[in-house]
Amino acid sequence: MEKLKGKLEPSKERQLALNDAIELLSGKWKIIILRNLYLYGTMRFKDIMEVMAGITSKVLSRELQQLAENFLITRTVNDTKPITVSYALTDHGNKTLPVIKSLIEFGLIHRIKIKLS
Amino acid sequence: MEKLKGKLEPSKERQLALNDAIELLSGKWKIIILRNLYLYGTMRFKDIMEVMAGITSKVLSRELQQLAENFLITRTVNDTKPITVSYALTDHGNKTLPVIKSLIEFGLIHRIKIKLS
DNA sequence: CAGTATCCAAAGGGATACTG
DNA sequence: CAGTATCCCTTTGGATACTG
Repeated sequence: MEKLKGKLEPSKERQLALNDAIELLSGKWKIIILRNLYLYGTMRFKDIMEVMAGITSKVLSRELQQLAENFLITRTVNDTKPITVSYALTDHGNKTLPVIKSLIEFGLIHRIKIKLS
Repeated sequence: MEKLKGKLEPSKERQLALNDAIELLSGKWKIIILRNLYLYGTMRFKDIMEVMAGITSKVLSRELQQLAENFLITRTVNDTKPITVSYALTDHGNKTLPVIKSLIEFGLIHRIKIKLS
């Protein structure tokens, strides 16, 4: 076990931050939802369902609630008939963008790596 | 549902890349293991156990195997007595660094946000 | 020291049906 | 349309004990 690399000392706060970010964002769907809201802007429940192949309404509903509880997205009930509900990224939610981008970049590299092996 | 934002069209390949990255890295422990290997360099099994409060040897063993299967880390058996085993990031594993950094940055922001709310 | 074996609990995720 | 309710399966994670 070698010495620590200069400026990257593992402060307690950074460790907690990483744990929190992982707890909040990990799982199969949350990052994908955030990305779609980033790409398409405000979306209705059914729009998200359509663009996310494979998710069920139960799971989508739960994931959206968790994202809203953590201030990453807003939920707006529209006074239409029938009633519709819109979701959009908050300013805070937009701050997950670097995470999404770096995951895509790594995924692209990884897929090439896998193909070559 | 608004129009797509200019250069960020969701190509099939980028979508698959994101899915793969999520599948590979999500969960409570993998990112933390990678970060510790980045911070400390080569580490033995027991070093990782010590630095990762809460993980059991069974879970650590499984996570290390999965990371090695995906070429992110190497596993080296040392000819000592008793035998020891060392783990280290590969070049490929180092490419997860932007993901780790962006997660920490977001986590720091998120913790402030939570405190204020 | 570096794991495995066993057992168990909780969370994540999915299929299907139903409701205001 | 935007969810809930129910049921069920798999994965993840943890406790404890054991082994070469």
